Amino acid sequence: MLELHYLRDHKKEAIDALSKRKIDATELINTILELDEKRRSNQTELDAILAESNNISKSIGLLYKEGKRDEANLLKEKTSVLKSKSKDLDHLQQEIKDNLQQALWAVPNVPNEKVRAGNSEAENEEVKIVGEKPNLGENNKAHWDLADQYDLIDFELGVKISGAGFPVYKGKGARLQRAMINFFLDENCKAGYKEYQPPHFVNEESGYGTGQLPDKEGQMYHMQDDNLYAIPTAEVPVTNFFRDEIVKLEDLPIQCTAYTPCFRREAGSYGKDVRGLNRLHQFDKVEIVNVAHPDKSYDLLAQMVKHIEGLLEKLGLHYRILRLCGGDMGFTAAITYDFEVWSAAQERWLEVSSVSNFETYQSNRLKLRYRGEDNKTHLCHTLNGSSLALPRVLAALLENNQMEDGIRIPEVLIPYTGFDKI
RNA sequence: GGAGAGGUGUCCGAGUGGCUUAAGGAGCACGCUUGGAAAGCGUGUGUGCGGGCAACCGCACCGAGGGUUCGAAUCCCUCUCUCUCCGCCA
Repeated sequence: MLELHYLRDHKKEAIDALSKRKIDATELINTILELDEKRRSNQTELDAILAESNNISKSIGLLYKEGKRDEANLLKEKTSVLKSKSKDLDHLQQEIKDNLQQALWAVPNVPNEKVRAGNSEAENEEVKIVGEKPNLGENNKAHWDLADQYDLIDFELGVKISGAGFPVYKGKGARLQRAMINFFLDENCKAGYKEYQPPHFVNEESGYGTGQLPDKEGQMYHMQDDNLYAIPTAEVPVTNFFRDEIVKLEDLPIQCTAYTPCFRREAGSYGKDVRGLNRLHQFDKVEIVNVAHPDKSYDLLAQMVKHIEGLLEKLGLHYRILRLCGGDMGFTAAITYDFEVWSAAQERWLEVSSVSNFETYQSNRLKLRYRGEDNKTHLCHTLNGSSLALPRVLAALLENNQMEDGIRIPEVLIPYTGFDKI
């Protein structure tokens, strides 16, 4: 949620920047500013009436004490008028605030100056590419065939007990999953992140805090009886740790990492995109979340990018980094870098990480602030990234490392798997 | 699931309709005191919104939302969360 004072002072700038998302926010922002104008004048009026009413009430108390009943009753009549007036204004104010809230929720975050205008993923900018496409030779197989051949993943069994998109990992496949989770967590901890195990279900407020609600309602699994949502990413519970908190300046940046399964309904996906491990309803991911001082958040973003590059390099994967264009960026992000690995048998890039700076967009909703040198409260910046999402890393590892007589395990994972080949 | 007790500021904790402008204590900050420290003394110490160049002023907030009243932390209703006991249970 954008800050009102920002929209007041930088209206044109905001509209220009938002146009990079290929939306015209002019009307919406005008509505917001009008509502804000109304809200403020109404507030002033309401406060004045309440102040007068408070004073009269105090006088009535005193008059009763002195036994001046008649005078007190006279004043009572006066307040009844004020009361009905204040009630009307109060209702109006509530209505204005609700409308203002709705309108503010409808405006996505303002893209950073580096973000290029664009409609879709076709216009994303490739900012870096590392490594080379492995040469697999004639008889290479896609990961779903390899998974079958080496008895690593049972998609059919998942369908039987849950449905499509819920694979069952087994044997060395399960072990490799566990190895990657541990490896990623260990690397994140070494880089200064503190490890957490958050709940996998969150309440409604948490959904609003990070921006999944109200607009992405249908993308989450919802347990109606208890009104809880299955987390689509650890970002949701972990970032919400800090909801309604005022953190200490010296504690920044706060760096968290967590492994969780992620649950996504993925309504509307189809075709080759969903084959094998490419898109799942349940998958494992290790996430990093940063709460930062506004002046430091872009340095941190650079560090996060560097850190994730390190992971991919250690795994020996051919990868590239994209800076998303306005139209492909998530609603709440100011800037996003996607990491894609080359899946050699499918001959396509697979997204394995998405790193974003949300600036104050999330913290404004969360009411996540720090106390500055000036002793006042200011909104923090929040950032997060996957480090990493497992299924597509697994897909790429299986495909890229396949050999005549098995699949090679990257050196860094061997201490975790206990085997060097599948 | 059943029964009971609770939710007050950064924390502890008093407060059953108006001298509450939320007592008192702790913590924290600053000052005094001291050779230095502790103790002691003094002062300050929440959040949000509105107004103002500012000092400052006003309004709201005692789990949440309604209600009664001229006036609610206090009375009434609904919801919610926590704790204790019982039941069930990895």
